[in-house]
Amino acid sequence: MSLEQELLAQRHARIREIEALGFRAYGQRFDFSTTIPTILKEYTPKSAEELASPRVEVKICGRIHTVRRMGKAGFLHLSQLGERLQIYIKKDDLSEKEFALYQLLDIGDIIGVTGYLFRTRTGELSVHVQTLTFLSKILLNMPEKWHGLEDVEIRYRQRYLDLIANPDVQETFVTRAKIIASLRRQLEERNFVEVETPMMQPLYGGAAARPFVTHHNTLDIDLFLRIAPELYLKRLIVGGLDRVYEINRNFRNEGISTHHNPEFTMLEFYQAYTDYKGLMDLSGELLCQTAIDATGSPVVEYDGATLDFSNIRRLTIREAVIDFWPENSTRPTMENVKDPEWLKQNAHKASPGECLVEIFERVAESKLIQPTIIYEYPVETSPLSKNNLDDPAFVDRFEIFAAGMEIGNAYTELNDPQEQRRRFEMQLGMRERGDEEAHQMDEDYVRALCYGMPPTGGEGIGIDRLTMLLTNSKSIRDVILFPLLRPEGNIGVAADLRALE
RNA sequence: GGGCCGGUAGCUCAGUCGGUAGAGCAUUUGACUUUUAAUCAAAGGGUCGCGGGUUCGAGUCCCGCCCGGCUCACCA
Repeated sequence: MSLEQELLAQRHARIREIEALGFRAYGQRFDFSTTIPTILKEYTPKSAEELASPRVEVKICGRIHTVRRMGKAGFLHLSQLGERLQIYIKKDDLSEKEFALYQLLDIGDIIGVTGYLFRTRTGELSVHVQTLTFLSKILLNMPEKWHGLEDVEIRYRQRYLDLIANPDVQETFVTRAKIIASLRRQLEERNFVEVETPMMQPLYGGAAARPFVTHHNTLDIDLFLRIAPELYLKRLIVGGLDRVYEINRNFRNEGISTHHNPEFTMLEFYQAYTDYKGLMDLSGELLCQTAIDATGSPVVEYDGATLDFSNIRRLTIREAVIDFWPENSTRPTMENVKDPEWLKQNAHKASPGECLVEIFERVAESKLIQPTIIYEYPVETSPLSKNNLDDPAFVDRFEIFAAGMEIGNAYTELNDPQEQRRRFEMQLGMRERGDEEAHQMDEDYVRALCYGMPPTGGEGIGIDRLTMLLTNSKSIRDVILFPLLRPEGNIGVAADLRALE
């Protein structure tokens, strides 16, 4: 029998002992009077004397994190919502059954206590326990109390254990929730309507990516998990929902990295009667306020850099290429970066526009640490954006970068159905030449445009990446509760439990 | 997919030149009524990721595979 099985058997047997004392191993409702974080916040500043009179009575619950037993007394740390509070148990102050229960407690058990606040000789805020009850039994072993759980594979696979053992993790996901709530609130304040559009789509579009395929049995059709909600959201703009947004998952059948998870969360919003310049201003306001709501400040530390979301720089893609050109070679001029010949000499793509983007990604992207808006993209890589009035080879589009990552993408939406048809056909051509990520023709979308779409600005913001920036997380897996991993195979716990019955 | 790194007790980690598998925490037993990485005394606990190979002998060397991390490519 392995150690884990022995321990399981031992603790399973303890269930009977707990029940013999008149408690339930898997208890019922517990009406606590306050939470551990609230107590810590409210009473940490109070002195021992202030706590002594009048006494502060509390009824709390939580998971046992540490136990220090000293014969007829003991100290335990309970954890709740990522924070820890010490409780003090003394034989004289409990019933016989409660003290017997205390002696059976394992690290990881969930209990409820009543008692009063005091400070120990060493000054730690603690609860002097007067009654004790049992709420839930742990059967497996907790991770090490000092180092916590560090094995990243276990942290991602068993996120519940990560959340129990590493308090910072709870904080990260609470911040993620604040980010989403902040964006929702800000958009609502600006009269945007939240909508939900199909995730299972017969035609996929709105981005350059390979999709996941699934199948509907009754209709007997293949469907694609959406790579973007864009084309549906713009149909709604045609329909007169002038300001819409959606926060939900996109699915792209591509590689996994510290910046990519196959399913990821995007905010997309569309605003009629504005353009990409209007969205630049809006983006700045949204990001700045979100940083404040999530972290308390528009200025955040990320991986050794200081990012200031209250002051977003704006550069054209050409300016960025010139600006970030490597020090050790001849810096190009504006004439160079406009010259198709020069572009082809410095990249390997078919068209000058694609070359420019390739060069930009090579020389500038990873250096865009400060939040920066890059604008004026070539038409070839932007099949849904409106042409620039002065230069039809370019479109009115920008992307937002920070910490070397793209976190947003926006443009003035193409609303001319004739031009949209030509763009789709251009994409079909790329597709025939082997580009699996090129768009398909979406004729219903073209038909929608034929009814007239108002001039519109649209934008997507990657929520996972934004969360990385605002929680100082180096990997996207640290801001996704259950990132995609290969299945782990047989776990064996069911068999172990069966053996105990 | 390529390159590099890792997988040893439940957790965090050692393991020398190829020669009996180690520590701390956790667990069990005992002592201890303000401790705090509690302390003290004792005990139990291993599919060294999996499968081959070399060898008298493999955690250690070689080959293949599995899982993970970083990185490059691709992408947001």
